[in-house]
Amino acid sequence: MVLFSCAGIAAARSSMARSEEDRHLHFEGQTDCEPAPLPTVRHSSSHVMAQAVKQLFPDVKLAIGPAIEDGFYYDFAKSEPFTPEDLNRIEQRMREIVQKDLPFVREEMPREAAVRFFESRGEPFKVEILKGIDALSVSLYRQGDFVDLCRGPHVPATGHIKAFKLLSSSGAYWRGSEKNPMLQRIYGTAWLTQEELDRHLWRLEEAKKRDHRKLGRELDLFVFQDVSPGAPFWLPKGMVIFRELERFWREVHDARGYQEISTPILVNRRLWEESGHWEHYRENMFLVEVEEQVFGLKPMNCPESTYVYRHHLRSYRDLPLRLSELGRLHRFERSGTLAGMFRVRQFTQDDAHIYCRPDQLQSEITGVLEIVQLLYGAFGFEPRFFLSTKPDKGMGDPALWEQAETALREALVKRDLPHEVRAGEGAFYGPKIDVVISDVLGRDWQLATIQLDFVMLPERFGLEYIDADGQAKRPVAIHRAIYGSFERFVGILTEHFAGAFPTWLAPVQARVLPVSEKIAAYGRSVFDRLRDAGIRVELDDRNEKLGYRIREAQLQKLPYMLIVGARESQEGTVSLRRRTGEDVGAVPVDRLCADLVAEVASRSVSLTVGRS
RNA sequence: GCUGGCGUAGCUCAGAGGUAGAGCGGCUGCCUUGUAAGCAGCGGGUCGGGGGUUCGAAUCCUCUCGCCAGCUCCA
Repeated sequence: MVLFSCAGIAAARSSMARSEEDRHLHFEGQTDCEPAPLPTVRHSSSHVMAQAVKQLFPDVKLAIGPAIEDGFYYDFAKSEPFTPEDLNRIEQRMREIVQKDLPFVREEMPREAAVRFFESRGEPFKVEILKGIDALSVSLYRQGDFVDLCRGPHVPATGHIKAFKLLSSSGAYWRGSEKNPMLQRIYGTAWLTQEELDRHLWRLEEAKKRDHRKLGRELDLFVFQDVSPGAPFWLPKGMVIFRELERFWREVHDARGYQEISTPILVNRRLWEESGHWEHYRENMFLVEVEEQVFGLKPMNCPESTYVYRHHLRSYRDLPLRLSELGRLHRFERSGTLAGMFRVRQFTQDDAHIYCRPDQLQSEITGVLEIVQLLYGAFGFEPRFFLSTKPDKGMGDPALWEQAETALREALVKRDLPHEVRAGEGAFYGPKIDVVISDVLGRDWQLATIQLDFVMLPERFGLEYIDADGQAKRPVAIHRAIYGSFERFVGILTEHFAGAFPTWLAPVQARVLPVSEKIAAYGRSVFDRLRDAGIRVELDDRNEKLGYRIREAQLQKLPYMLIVGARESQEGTVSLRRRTGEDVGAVPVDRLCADLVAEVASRSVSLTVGRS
């Protein structure tokens, strides 16, 4: 159940991956995989893999093997995990099976017969699946000596599998429940052509290179320490990025009537009881006992923002009230779920709660969408929008739901934003818009959410305003976050840009490199000029060869290197080198300064200095 | 939390019962530097932590903490 979904930070999950697994696990739909070429090849690859495994390890039991996003897996019951050498052997055997071009043959048999068949073959998981379904007749697919319970479809023969590779193995629970025995899962990837496979493998390789945990350490942005798992230590350079994001965010919000607040991190249990977190969310909260009172570290900002709302008696004239808060939150996440900046226990949410009248909803949503486009545009992200509507369990006045969903839809239309509807996927307290972006490697990230709330804050905390008719009325609350969390967002940006941040975000924007000590004075004067202009500039006048210092600046991915020697010192120029390796040549210091300032002010994603 | 893997110098890693190693980084000196690594020398470690086995433990056993992959979870 989705509760208190105050701008959740969960990664977007592929709906396809979900359904392909569910088809197998729960016999949903008519087939075991999407009957399109790519899922079919992947599904067939998983059968070939199972065949290879059965040949090499006759004692393993078969569980399930669906196609998933980018590939396939198969789960086996086996006492020992598969080793990397095992995977090599299995992959080799798969290639032999492909070589033989064995046809996939479909057979039908009564369910009861199938139960006996799989019992006789010693496949308890297949039997369990068969006993759980109510079909009279089921289908099997056979290729060579291998046969599996399966609804297909499959490629005509194993020779149609052209481009695949096994990737990894690990434990996975039978039917996805930690109460069930653990199986051994092997993941593979399969594509229609070798080119697509190569490209996918390149992407995996590239993602590894861009890992923000590695880059964060190498570029001195942030580190994790044993003493506080799931909570980053922001280093000076990482903090520059954090502060620039904050600055940008505040600029945008200040200009749009938001009022920033800051509420306590440590709050008495009474508040959490009032908000319902104590009942529904306690196991994810860090609790502290002092003087016989229990306090909780806030996992969300929303309850406390209502205290700010209630500080005054509100008039309809006060609305909308837009209260923003960069709140530091703590959520207890199970140890095995932490993952760098992507899944943390402490993070800073760029939160805001808008309290408004129902008739103001559309314009408020429109305003939030504008902010989303503005903030994401700066990074070159193209947001996609998902509108989630009333679920069966939705609470509150149906007319209000209707009005709110219309407001959300019209706000999207008004800003000319195409969107996908996720019917019935809204929270019980209101409909929402989720925003997803794709990074440069094509990975999807859910960042912003805009959630309407008729129930949680307004009802539980008894929020009111006095309307024009003198009557007390209930406002609607809008929960929204744009970056989601600074931690996760910086992690995403780090991988998206591979550490080569746009100049406005770069911890060091330029470095002056005097060719030798003879040029030290001029180097310092250039450095001073830029620093006075507000540029984050460094002077590297160490007693090292130019090539050595360039290499270091290059590895640190500094946008600009400013090389100065006798020539430049005479002409009042610098020799400009970009981190891309381009040698731009001599640029007068005046122009350099003006261009740099302009590039930073415009928050350009590309390096523009010296292009004019 | 579960399954498996891994914790050795700031970083990347070698060492697998017998006196803790390398490369890079750091420091010092020489060189006086022109677009991705000049040369030499010197420091640097309770081998994640606790307990055990052993004459002797980085190495074997055990507990624990953390990290990685996947599962589960993600309000």
